[in-house]
Amino acid sequence: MDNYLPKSFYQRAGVVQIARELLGKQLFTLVDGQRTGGTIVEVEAYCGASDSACHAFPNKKTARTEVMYQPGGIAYVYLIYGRYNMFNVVTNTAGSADAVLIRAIEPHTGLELIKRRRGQNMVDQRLTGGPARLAQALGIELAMNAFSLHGDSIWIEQGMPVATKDVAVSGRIGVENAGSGALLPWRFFLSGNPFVSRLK
DNA sequence: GAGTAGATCGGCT
DNA sequence: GCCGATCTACTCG
Repeated sequence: MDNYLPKSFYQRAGVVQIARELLGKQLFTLVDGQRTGGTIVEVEAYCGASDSACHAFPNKKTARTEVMYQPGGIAYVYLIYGRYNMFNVVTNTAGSADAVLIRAIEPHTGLELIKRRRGQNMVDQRLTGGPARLAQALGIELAMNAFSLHGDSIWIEQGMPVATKDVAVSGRIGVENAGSGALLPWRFFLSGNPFVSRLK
């Protein structure tokens, strides 16, 4: 894949800016020889150093969060509520626990398989809108934790440019009890895109 | 359509 | 033991 986003894209400071730039990029997985993918339309930034909503705050290192401290350009996958997988992109250099949660894609590759994985025939918001649905749609498993985004299982390619006027900003979802960080405007999504989990 | 309870288990206190 | 970066199903209207 020559269209991989380069390591230099991920290994920068400024996870909030990177999150915004991930909108419009193409996320793919290859599982059992089957390729599925779509355009990233909704993301959230998390920063271990300064963000009380982040698993790794305040730069807390545990077996789970250790992945976030590795150099950017790898996957951070974890289980939530005992049943759902979340997919994040690790950013920044070694020692900084920054990551971007991918919350929704607009699917365009391997639609039949995506629909089968989700047990749904309609191609709408409920197919790939929301982090747990997206992970299920692309076959993202806990075993993919710490996988390189420059390998052949899961990767991100360059996409179409996104106009500033099409990017909407809000507080993040599901972190209302996370202290002061709960109000940070670190969620970005494509305004009006039908696959975004919540158009607010 | 809106609102809410329940599922279900690894990580951390 | 408690609780979570969620989703689904089921209720009520």
